[in-house]
Amino acid sequence: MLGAALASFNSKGIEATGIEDLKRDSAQSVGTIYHHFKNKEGVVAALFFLAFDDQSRAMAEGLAVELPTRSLLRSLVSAYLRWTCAQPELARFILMARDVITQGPCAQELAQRLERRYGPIDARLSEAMSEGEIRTLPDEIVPALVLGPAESYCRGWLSGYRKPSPAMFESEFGDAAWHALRVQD
Amino acid sequence: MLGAALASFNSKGIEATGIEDLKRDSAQSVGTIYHHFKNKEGVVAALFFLAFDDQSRAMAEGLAVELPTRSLLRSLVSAYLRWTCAQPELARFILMARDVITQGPCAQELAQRLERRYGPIDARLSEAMSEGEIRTLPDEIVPALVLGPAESYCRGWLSGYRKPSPAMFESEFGDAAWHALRVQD
Amino acid sequence: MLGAALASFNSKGIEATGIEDLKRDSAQSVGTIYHHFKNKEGVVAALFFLAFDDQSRAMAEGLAVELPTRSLLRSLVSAYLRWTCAQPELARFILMARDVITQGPCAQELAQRLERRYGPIDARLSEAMSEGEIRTLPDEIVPALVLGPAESYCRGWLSGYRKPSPAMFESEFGDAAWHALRVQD
Amino acid sequence: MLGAALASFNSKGIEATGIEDLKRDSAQSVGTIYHHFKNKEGVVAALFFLAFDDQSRAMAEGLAVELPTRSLLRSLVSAYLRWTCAQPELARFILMARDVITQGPCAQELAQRLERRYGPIDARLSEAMSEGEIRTLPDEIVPALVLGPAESYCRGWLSGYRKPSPAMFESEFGDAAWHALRVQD
DNA sequence: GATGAATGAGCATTCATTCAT
DNA sequence: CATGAATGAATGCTCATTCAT
Repeated sequence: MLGAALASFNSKGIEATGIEDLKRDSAQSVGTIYHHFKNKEGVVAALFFLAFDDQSRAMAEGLAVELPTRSLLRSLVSAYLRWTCAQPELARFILMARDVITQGPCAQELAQRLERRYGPIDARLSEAMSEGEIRTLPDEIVPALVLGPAESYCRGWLSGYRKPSPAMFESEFGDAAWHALRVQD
Repeated sequence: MLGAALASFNSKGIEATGIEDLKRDSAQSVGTIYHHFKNKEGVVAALFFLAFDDQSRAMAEGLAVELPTRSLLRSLVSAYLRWTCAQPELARFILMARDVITQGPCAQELAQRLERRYGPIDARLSEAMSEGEIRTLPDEIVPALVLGPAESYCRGWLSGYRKPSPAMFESEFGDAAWHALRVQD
Repeated sequence: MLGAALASFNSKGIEATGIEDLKRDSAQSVGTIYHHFKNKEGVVAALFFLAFDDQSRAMAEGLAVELPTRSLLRSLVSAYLRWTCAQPELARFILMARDVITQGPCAQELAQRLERRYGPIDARLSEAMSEGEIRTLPDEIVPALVLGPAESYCRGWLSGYRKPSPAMFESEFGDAAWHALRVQD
Repeated sequence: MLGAALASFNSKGIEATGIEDLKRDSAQSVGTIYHHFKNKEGVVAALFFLAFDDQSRAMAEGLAVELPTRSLLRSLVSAYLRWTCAQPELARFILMARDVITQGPCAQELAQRLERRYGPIDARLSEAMSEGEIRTLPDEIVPALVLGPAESYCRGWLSGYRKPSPAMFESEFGDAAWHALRVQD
């Protein structure tokens, strides 16, 4: 069911996708959709958290806080890029739906899961910062420095504006994250 | 008129804003709106290009290709951050409307204006790259490396998720752009 | 338009009458109905106050506070019975819709019009009471004593349960009102 | 179960109360409700006749045809007023549901029970009429003359429009019934 | 007997757009 | 040029009822 919804949402947009579309594509009756998801918004939320959790799992995999900082950053960025390439539909949907979720009734749920995903990494980087391994920077901007470029490129790729696969630039975006944080000479 | 539309679009979303809202907020008759803009989409497009052009102007201001590369990058990033702080409503709208424009009939128009904005800068950086002043990197990812972090942070700020003003980190995001491109030791 | 709505509401019930019915019977488009009445509830309210005002007008006609009390009561009851016979559809609708109106957003509107209709009569009867012309009775129950029997019979007639026209009992119900209030020996 | 249904029907209206509400409030499964009552209408009917029969029992209690006419009338009216005060929820529901029942498949059932309730009283009053103890009046209007005022006041009280308890006016409404029928000088 | 997931016709309402004045 | 009443297809959603377990 959610697979069919994903296709519709991505191709026509969330607002432009009607219950009629979801019904047709999933071969379920309207009543059943409402029975399980309560709402069109409920379908969006279920799909969003499915995608989000899959992304979280992919980013957590093989990411050990014991790694040297540079490796940690490269792994993180690589995981983000690879998952985006592996699940472009889910990635596209996350980008589309984030605002809707943020302004809807599941905003807190998302906040919790973001914390669970990024909390340990943020802590690890804070530590590295206080040990002088990386530059002293405001906590608020670290995530943007680390994933901003990869995110920005993926956005372009997912929208069709950029052709080369994000996975081709694992090294470049990984290094960018490192150079943005490392103590420069 | 467009000012009123901007407020509505930003607070309720583009799809959720009806002609009725535009009519009420702008104190114009439905007929007049259609007379001037042809469409609801026409209102969106007019507002988008207004915002886009203002952003372009701000980013072009004081940006000379003769500047040394580092200064150029810092100026560019600063201009982006400052304009975002100066025109948060327009910035928010650009983020909201970009997809709509990209998929609508004005997609080419936008492509042209993007080229006009970034063409000279891209050329300048290409040159610096071939002269060995900055690293050799695929052209496609350079914009993401330069503006990605700033963009990412601004997105968070505009959505209310980040509190500190982007303008506070001009130096940090400017340096990040430079460190991402410079030849490292 | 309201005439067609009246027929539908009365024959199928207010809840059971759909916009579709109103549209068909009035040969207006859905949009036009909503343009003029805002709501299905708006149609009900418009029709209710039309009926209510017509009833008020009929009951006010020829009712002078200068009349002797007995004549006043007989006139009042007669007017009520005659109007019910003259406008059975409106009368039926008032009975159906009163609850809906009372619990809806026009409740105050109705309260005002009730006051305007019955205020002078209540005052006149209060005066008669203090002058000893009629019995001393709590103000709250006077309306029920005066119009209760007529109302009760009309209800039965309008629902089809009673056959003889209410107008046949003008004298009986008028006298009942008088005997309920007059000082008994 | 019916208690829970009563609360829902009274507070939200019969049409506006869904099976879902009944299920929630009675902690029964949808299937069970349908098993016991066949229908939503079945629930309404069961509740209506429960209420109606309770009202009948209360009105029959202590009402002997041997009583002098005036006492009979006063007893009848008092019983009606007292029961309304004792069971306001049931009283409210009877008022709401009567139309639905009258137009539904249990209409005959109701007609029978009305006959059983009022038949003996009507006969007794007919007799008194033919004996010249009370005025000669058409049979059709007698019930309205006897219970109309009490009914009218109770309607106002149950809807919240009148505050003082109907039981406070037993004497007044009882006398009104008597004065409406008695032979006047 | 009890359950509750499944059904899908039906509903009130919205909304971008048109066009006669 | 300006107006706003008119349009009607489309939408999200509800709900009484069924039926396989």
